[in-house]
Amino acid sequence: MTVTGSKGRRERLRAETTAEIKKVALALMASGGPDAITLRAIAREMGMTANAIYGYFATRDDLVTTLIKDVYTALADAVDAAWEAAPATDPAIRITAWATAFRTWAVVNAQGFRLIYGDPVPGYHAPEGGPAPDAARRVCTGLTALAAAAWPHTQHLYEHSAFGWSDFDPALLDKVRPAFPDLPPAAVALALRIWGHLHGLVSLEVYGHMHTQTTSPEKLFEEELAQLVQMLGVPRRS
Amino acid sequence: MTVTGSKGRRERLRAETTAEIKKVALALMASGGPDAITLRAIAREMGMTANAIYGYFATRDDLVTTLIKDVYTALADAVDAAWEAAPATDPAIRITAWATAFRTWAVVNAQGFRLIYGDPVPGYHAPEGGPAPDAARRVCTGLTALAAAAWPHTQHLYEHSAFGWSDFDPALLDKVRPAFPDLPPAAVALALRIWGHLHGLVSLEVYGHMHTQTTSPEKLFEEELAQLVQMLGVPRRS
DNA sequence: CAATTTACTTCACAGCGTATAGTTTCTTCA
DNA sequence: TGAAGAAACTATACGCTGTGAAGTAAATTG
Repeated sequence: MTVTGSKGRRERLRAETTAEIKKVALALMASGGPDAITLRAIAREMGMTANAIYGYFATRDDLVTTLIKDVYTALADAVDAAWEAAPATDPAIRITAWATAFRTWAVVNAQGFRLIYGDPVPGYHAPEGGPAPDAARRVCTGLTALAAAAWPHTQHLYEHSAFGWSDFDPALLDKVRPAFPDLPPAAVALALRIWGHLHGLVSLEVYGHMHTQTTSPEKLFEEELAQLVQMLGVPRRS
Repeated sequence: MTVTGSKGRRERLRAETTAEIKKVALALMASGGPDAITLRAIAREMGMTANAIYGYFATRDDLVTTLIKDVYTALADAVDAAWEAAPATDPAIRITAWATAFRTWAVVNAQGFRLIYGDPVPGYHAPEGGPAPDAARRVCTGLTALAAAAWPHTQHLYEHSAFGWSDFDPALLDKVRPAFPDLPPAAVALALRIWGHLHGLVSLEVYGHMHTQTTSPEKLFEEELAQLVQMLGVPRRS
């Protein structure tokens, strides 16, 4: 045991270098997009050679995968925090807060959004099960919380839903069902559909496709939220 | 005038080579994704050197831009055709047909969808106004037709809409307003929102994010359509 | 203090887009 | 018909990328 930590000096330096690599990579991404994440550029920035990075990440794709996981986790943290900060007694406000946090994060961290949801980087292929299934499922669980909050008011619309538990990934259900024991499959389907709605508007905006059509994507998103709350039938201003 | 065409042999060969470059590029894309579109690979496939392509396209980005335009036009053709083929008297069927054609095209031409809506290719930057604004606006116009068909049944939901004509791109309005003179701004906003809904679900599916959560994205999309028609309030089975 | 592990550099190779210069082939006009 | 000119294409080269193999210097360990 030392004052600087329990592990030896070597491991501490190693952890610091690893952190710096990621930090520099994210900075490059922020300024030049995911494409700008190159080993040589990172090394240049750090005053090293590109091959030195191989001591910390087995391959460039490994680094990118780690970055995706980190960035995705940051997104999940942001929306979770917004959800928790809103009053649990008012589903409409909570849902609006979650979705607004989602879009705000995406607009502020546009390159991070592209890293997570687009083709991250030339030639990158995600490892089995996606790069950040945990973070993705955290987001989905958050969405299910959203659907769960609205479910008492909206379930009457889905009495003829064709969904069963077998339609969903077991790993997702492992997280979702214990958290919301009374929720039927139709509610999870609703959560995924809401995800689609929000993701679509935001990704069109982030990738610049909305900008060609409308000058106020934010207003569009706000109307979307108003409609969402209305469609879900949750009471407003409770 | 010759039997093979009005332009000289030279121009005909030139057009054929141009077409072959695009064909090979699309084939490479279909098998290896947008990243596989490299001048050297195309040239290899054609038995030429990479530099020969510079006689037909000033730069690789020029080629990619042309491909985006072509592919986007194919998408616009597909959804337009589905719309026209459905009975004009039944908005519900027409809307469903349009959206189904959209998803089907995207799933079948997944790499084309990524080319259009993702970061197409390493380092690619779209020229001013986007690469295929025409095709994009054709799709938006199609969406507006969708909203227009539903408008009589759904306008009561948007009486307090905050949208004005200034919220939209003039080039879009030039196409949309003459075609649907009685439509208010709120209907165009609705069209863009529907675009977002469909685009989100489809792009999550195409990029493999849905697959981590549900085994039946198609069922999800079908429920989305059913809900869309219901939300719009258009009569079913008229 | 010697042996080993770790961190890093150097060199190399293949792939990419693309600029420049040179070559071959076709078209056109006197 | 033959010379001039344009068009199509190749060859070479440069800088960028990821990454493998080999070598070096410093820190850690016995």
